[in-house]
Amino acid sequence: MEREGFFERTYELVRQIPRGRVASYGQIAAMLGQPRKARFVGFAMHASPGQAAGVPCHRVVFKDGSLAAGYAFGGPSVQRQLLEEEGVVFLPDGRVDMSTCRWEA
DNA sequence: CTTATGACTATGA
DNA sequence: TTCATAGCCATAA
Repeated sequence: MEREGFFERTYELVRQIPRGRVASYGQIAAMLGQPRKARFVGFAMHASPGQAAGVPCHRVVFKDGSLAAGYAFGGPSVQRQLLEEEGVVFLPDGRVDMSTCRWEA
């Protein structure tokens, strides 16, 4: 099914995100060739096997650097901690510095 | 066919 | 700058 292919592609792409780098849903969706499916990218993260399986969904954030509080795997606090561990810079607002940590294909 | 929902994004107040 | 609303695409009822 194409849907699984989309999911698999999303996982693989997220898996390629280097350490200390983050990407937005729309950015990943655009890399998949469908920038309008940013929501499905997020859904793929929701259905993702988890970072332990090789899918660092915590490196996927909003276009403005915000996190999906409420649906995160353990709360945005944990996500922020993980990202900081990898070297991602956080702004005083509690958002990721996309201007610097944005992943480049 | 119309309506509702969703880890989104862009625009306007 | 922050908050609210509309638009977008795919799937389900």
